[in-house]
Amino acid sequence: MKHDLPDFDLDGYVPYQLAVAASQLSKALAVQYRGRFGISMPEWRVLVNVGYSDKVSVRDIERRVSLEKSKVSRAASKLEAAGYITKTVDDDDRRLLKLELTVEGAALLTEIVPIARSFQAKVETALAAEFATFQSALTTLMELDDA
Amino acid sequence: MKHDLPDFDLDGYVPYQLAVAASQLSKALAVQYRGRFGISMPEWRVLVNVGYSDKVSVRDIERRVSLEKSKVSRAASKLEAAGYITKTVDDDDRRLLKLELTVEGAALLTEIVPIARSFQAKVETALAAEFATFQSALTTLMELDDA
DNA sequence: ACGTATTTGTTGCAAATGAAACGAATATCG
DNA sequence: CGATATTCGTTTCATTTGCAACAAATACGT
Repeated sequence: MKHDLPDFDLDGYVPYQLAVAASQLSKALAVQYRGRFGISMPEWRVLVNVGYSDKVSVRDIERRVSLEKSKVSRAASKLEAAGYITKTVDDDDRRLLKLELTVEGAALLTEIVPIARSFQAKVETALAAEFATFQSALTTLMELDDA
Repeated sequence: MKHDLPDFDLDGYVPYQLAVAASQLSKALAVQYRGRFGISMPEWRVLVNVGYSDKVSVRDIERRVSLEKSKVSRAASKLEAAGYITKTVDDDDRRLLKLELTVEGAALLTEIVPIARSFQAKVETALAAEFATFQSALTTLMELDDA
């Protein structure tokens, strides 16, 4: 039976395009991070945040990287177990955890960051003139919170 | 202890930006789809594919929507159980499944598609002149397969 | 100050996920 | 034709995920 449906262009549908693009990039990088350094994507995100922010709590990361707090918590625990970061109770507010890089964590970041940077450079080269507009559009989309 | 790390701009890092934007849009839409129609994102994707392609097998959808075949299989089973699609063995190649809309499935799509279209319209309006470049950039990124 | 409300991080649990194993069907090659 | 390889879809299993419940700490209101 043939059905009579409203027109719809799935290939041009932005939520779908975004999902595919994001999952492809993320998967490709996850393979590298896991294979060469044994860390997962959430761990990588947390590690970067700890490395490049001054005082970081689980909540700070949750907000900044839009990662569920349980995910942040578990990633942080694994990173701590692996010796890459330390967790200390914040003396000013003892609900907060201070996450800090260990020497090993800093060494790991120093190894990984160049990979991320070179990937970013590849993206910029591929997009060339479109790059700035692309980023601006992404920013616009993220502020489009209501569906 | 202060560590000496290479420069890195997390906020401008494309894989991260994409992941956040995609998950935000997808989450907002998932709430609607689930709340109003009781279907999940993978189910919605499969449903659209079945509705807007001629002859669809699990494999076709897997390739077209870049959804794991186990995900497609499970989504299809749920859609079948809910009465939205039928699964029939393809007579030409009996390994293949023919997925087809039922009348109820067509009715559901007819309800949902306008929502998707209006969201797409909202995106186009928000991006305005940037829209074409944005889509072109996304396409470029998806072809950037190696990391 | 005291009782209540809120915030923070962890954890328990059910559901979702991805990878691999599998049976059935077809394709390929000798 | 026969044997092996490949493809397709499902299912199994271990892991990951997200949500809600929770304890501990702090903020708030009266």
